[in-house]
Order: sequence, then C-alpha cells, then structure tokens
Amino acid sequence: MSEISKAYEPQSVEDKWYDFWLKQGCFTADPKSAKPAYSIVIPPPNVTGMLHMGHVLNNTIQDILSRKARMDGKEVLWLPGTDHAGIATQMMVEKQLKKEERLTRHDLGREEFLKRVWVWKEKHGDIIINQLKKLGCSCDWTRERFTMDPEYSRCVQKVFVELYKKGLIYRGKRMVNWCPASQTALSDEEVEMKPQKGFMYHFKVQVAEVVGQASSLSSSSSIKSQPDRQDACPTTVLLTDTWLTIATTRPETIPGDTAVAVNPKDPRYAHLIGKHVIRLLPAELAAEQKLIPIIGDEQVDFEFGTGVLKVTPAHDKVDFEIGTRHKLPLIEVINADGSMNDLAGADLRGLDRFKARKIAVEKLREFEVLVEEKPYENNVGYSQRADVPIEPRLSEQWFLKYPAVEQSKACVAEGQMKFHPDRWAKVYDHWLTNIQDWCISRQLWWGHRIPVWYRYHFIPGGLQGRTTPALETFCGLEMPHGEGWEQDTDVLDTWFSSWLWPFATMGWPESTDTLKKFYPTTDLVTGPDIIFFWVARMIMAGYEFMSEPQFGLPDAMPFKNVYFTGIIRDKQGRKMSKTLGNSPDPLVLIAQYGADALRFGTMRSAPLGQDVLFDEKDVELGRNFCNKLWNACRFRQMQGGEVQGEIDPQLLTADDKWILLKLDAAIREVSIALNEYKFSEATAALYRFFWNEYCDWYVEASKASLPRAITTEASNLSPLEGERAGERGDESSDVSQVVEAPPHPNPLPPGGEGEMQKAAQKASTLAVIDFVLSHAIRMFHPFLPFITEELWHGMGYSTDMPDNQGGKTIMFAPWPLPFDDDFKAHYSLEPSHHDQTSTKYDLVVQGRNLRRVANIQAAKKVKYVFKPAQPLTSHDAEVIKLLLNAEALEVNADYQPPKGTPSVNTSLGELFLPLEGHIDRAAETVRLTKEVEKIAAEIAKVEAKLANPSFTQKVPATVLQEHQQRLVEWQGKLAHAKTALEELG
RNA sequence: GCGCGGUUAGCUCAGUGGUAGAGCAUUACCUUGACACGGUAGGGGUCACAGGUUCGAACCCUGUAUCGCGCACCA
Repeated sequence: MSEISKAYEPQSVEDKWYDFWLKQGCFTADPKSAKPAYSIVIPPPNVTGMLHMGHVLNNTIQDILSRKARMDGKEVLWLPGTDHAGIATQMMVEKQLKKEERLTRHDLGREEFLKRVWVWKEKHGDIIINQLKKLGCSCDWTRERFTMDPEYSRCVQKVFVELYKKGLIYRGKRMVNWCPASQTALSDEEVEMKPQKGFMYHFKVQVAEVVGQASSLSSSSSIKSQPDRQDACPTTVLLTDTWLTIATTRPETIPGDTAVAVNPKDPRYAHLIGKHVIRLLPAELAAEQKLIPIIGDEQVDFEFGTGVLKVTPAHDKVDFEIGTRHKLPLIEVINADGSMNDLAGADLRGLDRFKARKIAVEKLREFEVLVEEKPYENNVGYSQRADVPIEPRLSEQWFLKYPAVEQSKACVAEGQMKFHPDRWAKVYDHWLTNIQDWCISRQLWWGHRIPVWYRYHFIPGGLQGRTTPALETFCGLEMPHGEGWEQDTDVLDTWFSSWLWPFATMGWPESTDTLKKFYPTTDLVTGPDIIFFWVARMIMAGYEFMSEPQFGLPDAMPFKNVYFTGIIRDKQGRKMSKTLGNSPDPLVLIAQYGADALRFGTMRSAPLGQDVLFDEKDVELGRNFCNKLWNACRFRQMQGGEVQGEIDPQLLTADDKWILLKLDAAIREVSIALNEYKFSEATAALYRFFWNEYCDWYVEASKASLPRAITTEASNLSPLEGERAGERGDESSDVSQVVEAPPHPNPLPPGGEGEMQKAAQKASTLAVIDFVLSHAIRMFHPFLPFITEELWHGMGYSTDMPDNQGGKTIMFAPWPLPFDDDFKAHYSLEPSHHDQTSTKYDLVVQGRNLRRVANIQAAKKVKYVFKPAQPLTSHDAEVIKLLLNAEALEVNADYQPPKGTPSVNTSLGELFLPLEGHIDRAAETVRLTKEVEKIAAEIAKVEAKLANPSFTQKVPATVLQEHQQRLVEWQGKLAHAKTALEELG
C-alpha cells in the first residue's frame, strides 16, 4: 500500500483478490485434513437465474459463516452448484423459441428441444455462478455440481428405484393440481392460494321423479371423456313443482355435474334425497339424459350458500371424494389446456374455461333460472410458476409416500437439529403432521426422466373372447432387455432431485472421503419459503438414504443447524419480483458501491428472522464504512514507523488502555453474536467499535502522542511546553500549567532526553494502533473480504504471520480471541481505567457543548480552563485540549472564574470556558434552566425508588448501589448547575 | 377458522425486568494532522391500547385493536 488513494476504490481491488484466492486454492476443501470440519451446501440457484437481493442475503451469510470457520481453524467446505429448475427453465427456453423462431417445443420434438435447453444451459448457466464470485463467495468451485450432472442423475434414478421397490413410490389415477398453462401436474406446495374477485351464482333446478327404471347415472361405472354419453336411458320423467337453488362460482362445470348433494341432516332438503333434478347443460340433451340424482352427504355445509351443492367429480377435489363415496360417474368437460371439450355441449365446446363461464351464465339467464348473481371473493389456487388458476384434474401420476417422517419430525422436535429462529420448528412440525403423498411426476421434457418402462402384452381369450392388452411395467436403472419397451414420458419434479443435494453432491451412494469428512453439514442457510419444498424433504432424504451402516453415522440428518433468512422486500414492504421491477440488480450495486459495501449494508439491516426492507441507503452506508476503514488505515500509514512494534506496558496511556478494553469487549460481542447467527448485531457491534470508539475517540486522542509530521524538518517535533522527560504521570494539579497549540519546533537538540521519550511514546502508540487495527481487520474479514485482504497486506500485518495463518492471506489468519487474564494483568487493563477515560471523554463532550451554547464557531480557537478534582496527567491534559479543539487548556486547581463563566462539572473536575466579558447571559440561562429541570426530574425518579422500602429491601445489592451512586452524581450536577445559574444572576 | 410474526424517534429498525438506542433524515456550526463517502454539538419517543404480575414492565401474563405471513376441502 505504498500509494494509498484518498477514497477506497473497490473496483481495482476485488477482482485482484478473488483471482488470488482462486489461484491459491483457498476455497478448496481437503477431506484428508486433520482440522475439524465445517460444511455448508449452497441452496442451488436456478441455472437460468440471475442474482437478486435474496441471493445476496443468503450467500453473504453463508460466506460469513465459511470465512469465520476458516479463521477458527476449521476445514471448510462450502459446496456450490445449480439446479436445473424444470418448469422455470423449460418455460424460458420455450419463450425464447417462440420469440426467435416462432416455434413450440412440439414443433421441434423432445430430443431436439432438449438439445436446445442444454445449449441454453451451457450459455447461461455460468451467469449466476460468476455473479456469486463477484459477491466474494468462497465456495469450493472445484466441486461445483448441477442437478442434471450424469452422476447426480444416477443418484436420482437410484433413489426412485429404491423407493419404488419399497413400495413408497406408486402410480395412480388421482385428482391432481393441473396447470393448464404449462400442462403438467403440480405438487400441493406449488399451488398458491390467492383471493380472487368473481361472482357467486345462484340458479334453480327442477326436481324430477323418475318412474320405472332408475337413471343409469346413479349406478353406472365411472366414465371419462367418452365420445358418447352413457347417461342416456329410457325412463319416464315426471317433473315436480319443486325447485332447488344451487350456489356456485363455476357454472361452466355444470355439464360435468353428476349429482346434487345436500346434507342428510338438513330438514329443508333431506326428504328430496333419492329424487333427481334436471341438469341444465348441455342444453341440447333430452330430458332423461339430463337427470342427475340428489344425494345426501355429510360433507355438505348447510350454512354455506343455499345448502345445495352441485357435484362435479371430475373437476373438484371435494366433489371427487363425494363422487367416490357415492359411486358417481365422472364426466370430464375441460381439456388439459383449460378449454371446454365436446361433452360440455354445443354452447361451450372449444371455449376457454373463463369464456365458458360467461356463456354458461348467459344460458342460465336465458332459461330464466338464474336467481342471483352477486360479487364474491374466494380463494383460488394458482400455479406458482405460470400464475394461472390451477384446474383440479383427474390424471395418472406418480406419487411418493414420504419416507422417514417420524425421524424427521423427532430430530427437530427433540433438538438434535436446530432451527434459527426456532419458531419455524412449529411450522415444520405442522406440515409433517399433515402431509399427503407427493405428486412427483411432471408432464415436462426438461428434467430427470422417470426410470420406468412399459410394454403391452396381448393376451388372447380375455373378456368376451377378445384379445386384451396387459401392461407390463419395469422400474430400474437401465432400460430392460427385450422388445417393445417404452420409457415413461414424464419427468420428475425438480425437488425430487434437490432433496438429495446434501449427499448426492458428495459422492453418494459411495462412502467417499468427502461424505465421511463433511456429512452431516454444519449449517444450512435458506429462506423460509422453501421450508416444505426443500428443507423438510432433505431431512427425510437424509434419514432415508444416509442411515445405512456403511456411512457409520450416529445420526443421518443432513445438517445440524438451519438458519432461515428473512425475505427481502422493497421500501413499501412488497416482495421483490421481476414483474414489479422493484428488485435492484446487485451487480449494478456492486459496480457502484463495491461488493463489501453491499454485503455490509445487507447484513446490517437483516436481523434474525425478520423480513428485510431493502433500501439503497444501506448499501451507501456500507460504502461509507469501507471508506472510513480505509482512511483510518491511511492515517496509520501516514505516521510511518515500524509496523506492529512491541507494546510497552510502561508507556500505555489511559486512552490506550481504554481502546484495548473496548477491543476486548468488541471481540467478545462479535464472537457471541456470530455464534448465535445474529449477523446484524455483529455488524452493529463492529460498526460501533470501529467508528464511534476507535475513530471518533481513540484516533483523535492518539494524536496527542503522535507529533505532527512537519514536512522537511520532520525531526523537529516538539515536546509540550512545561513537559520534560520523566514527567509523564506527574501530578500537575498543584501548578498552573498551560497546554498550548500548535506544537512548535523542538527547542531541544535532536536525540535529547525529551526527544527519546517522545519517540518511545510514539512507537508505543503506533504499536497499539497496529494491534487494534490488525485485530479489527480480521474481525471485519468475514463481512468485508476484499478490503480487509487489501489492507491486511497493505498495512504489512501479514508479514510476520506463518504462511498458513495469515502470512499468505487473511483468510486463514486466526480469529481474534478475547484477552485472557495474563494479558490483562501484563498491560494492567482494569475496568477503572476504562471508566475514568470514559469520564474524560464525557467531559470533552460537555466542554464542546459549552462552545456551542456560547455560540462560538467550531473553528474559532478558544482557551479552556480545567480545575481538576483529582490529579491529572499532562498527557490527559493534552488529550483534553486536543479533543476540545482548544487553543490552550489551562490546568489550574485554584482557578477562580469570573462570575457567570460557563462551566461543566464531572468527577474529574470542572471545565470552564472563560469568555472575557462576552457571556451570552440569556443563552446560558436558558441552557442551565433546562439542565436543572432535566436533572431534577432524574433525581426525583431515583429518589422515589430509594424512598420505597420494598425497593431497598428486595432489590439486589448491585442495583441498589448503582441507584445510590446515580443519585449522588445527579445531585452533584444539580448543585453545580444551580450555582452557575445563581451566579448568572 | 387455526397458527406465526409485527406495532418503539419523521423513516427503517435494534433493544427479554433496573437511567429508552442505532442508521438515515433534520437543525446549527466546521474543509482542524486519515476520511465532506467527513467532523462537532443539538432537537425529536406518555415504547399501539386496556388490565394484571412485580419494589420496578418497552420487555413477563391476559385481553383488545391493527398490519403482514403461513396453513386450511367451504361450493
């Protein structure tokens, strides 16, 4: 750091050090290392994704944990990678295909389309990885994984086959959440309930009696999408005068109704059970084809709507259950793409479901059966990805019965695995208690193909002498031998691969060195929004697949701690999203403010477990802080001298001891905060220590020991007038002593005793500065990796360290430890030193305030007089003078101030600002009156407490003492202020 | 409906029983040996409300209001 610029310029520093770390292999984890292991697996970002603020928060935390662990002497593996993100990626490529070539994926065919996706992946897959590097993430890139890597895919298939063989994976025809836009089934977790404004339609249907043969509708077996309706059957239909009113939000599904249900306990309707009603659509059918039964079902809530429910088993989950109970037929009237099919009738055929709803309502109106149409808001399930209402649909899908559920619940409930903050444990437990089987198949092309093959056998002489096909199914890692096998066309849910992430990235199913060393991982850092999608499932997978004896694990859980970050929102509290355009581009912020600034600002505003309102001001603060750090180091550098000299206990000033004690406190505070995952607390403590304690007080005070460098005649530095070698620490309250500024050329010849003393003092101060800075920089490193590495080398703090402990890079420099008793004894660091110096600084603050009250401009040099109440060293006098920015400080124990001289009082003594007749009596009166009021109020509070006998009897001794002491202090101040006020007259 | 979280300075938020804090914003002054991305000193809060426990409550308990989130088959 020979030439140091005035302001910190991150751009020139960041790439340099990142390259250096990579070249030196600083991020590479060694499974053979003897050091204790620390590991994290990254929540793999979508391979097509772009870095957003959520990633910044998430990955900065992981990087802080990783870097801290390295400094603690751990062998660290932070394992990175990306997720193939089935739907998201496929949609993105399809969109591009449509835009650039006006083609759909079907135009290309499966194979060709997948080629295109891989091309896209190769082209864009690195983007987010490079963005993470810009942020400073210390991931072991030599182990980067992708969920569609060949080895990873083998793991997915193996897991499928194993679970299939255990009977936990099965295929079945079920009601699933169908996304008409992406035309695939979705899991329950991918459905987001959204309130939607619509209408509740009330319409009436006529009750009919069936004479003779009952309608086939109530007894026929299930049918689906058959070209001819089978509900036709010759009967005699007698219309009655009774009408039933039905409430629905989905009139377009009327053609799919196969019953009307009432609660059997409902006195209004119970007697109608067994009769029929005339279904209104499709209108073109004959009356007897429109007959549907009235059934009784307990699930009908007679409080809701009219108490009469139309039952559409093919298009509603509840209706499907009712239909199953009553063996109702299924009539599917909506196609996979959300349009109406032929069975919906002539009026609706071919229409989109929402358009069809309007037409159906028109029809009802036309039939004069529409009783009411009122605005209504209800919750509708939306496809999270495509943002369209999902359609409950009956289809053949693969399902997983979740494994190891009880173990997974227990490990969190019993505390082997800790959630931070722990309230998420309850959410987790609740979900695991109520889970239903996971629909894992997706009708997509991009993803892990289901490892199942089918072929048909034709068995002659089946039913009624016809040849019937029989399906043969094979599940395995390889395609089976023999003719005619065809693989299942579906792929697996993306999360069915991500749930294996903690071990599939480490060489599973082999018991590799990496797994042995780094599994279970130490910490997982993720957002609570994927607690079900990912976290819970990983825990289950861990127990299911890592429990085997070959891994020799006492507990197969995938991680010991889960840290849930907040969600980053914008200033208005809205979730950041692409569509809203309210998400700033972190790379722009990095370019503008620097990666360290972005990290620091983000961490400072992200308390444990709370959402974060992002404000660019926070990043600005981070930048300002980096600049402060930079300039504090620049100041040290400008003093020259040996780097990291010996600290001589004999030469320590009160200020030196004060800052060392503050450093000790900061080390404790920051270390504790980090152990508890309280990053904003750690950041705040560092900020306060460095800016408010070190820069604002210590650096300023140290200037008393650092003679101003005077250009060419730098050797002619002056001792203070009246001060001689050996006088340090002398009591000076018995003589009037004036400390003047500015220092003037040394009257003594160079090499004189005073000169030697000054030089030694300076060296000692520089040693303290170096000590504090080298500790502070190390504590900042996990938060601010780039600037700290630059300063570590630039300041020369790396030079004396062993190569693997900070000599090469600050990354492996030891994390500062709180001072032990020996250290404190050696440098006589006692709390009393700290308190006295704090009082000194308090005196300075009050003294500065006098200047303001007297309306004296900050730049104007003034003379203060200090009347000490106890001995004061000449050094302290000099510090007070400097901090007051005074022209001179007269220390005079016998000072008799002119009446009305503004003054302040502390336990150290009284400080006066003699104004030589220019006292602003009015202003001073106002100030003092206000002060008296304030003090009196405080005294009243304390006195009231002390007057209470139950207080004095019950309170702990320390608290009592503290109150008594406080009272004495306030009383002293009050007396002082009152006297001053009286003197003003 | 059930569960969770929030309500503290103009704004964003810390603060888990003992003198109400930070950053930003704001007022005044200042280019004083590193930093104007800076310095100095201020102003600004009956800690949402009502009860209770306690010598003492922003903090613990009960209830209310209000905002947000999650879960839930109400057509």
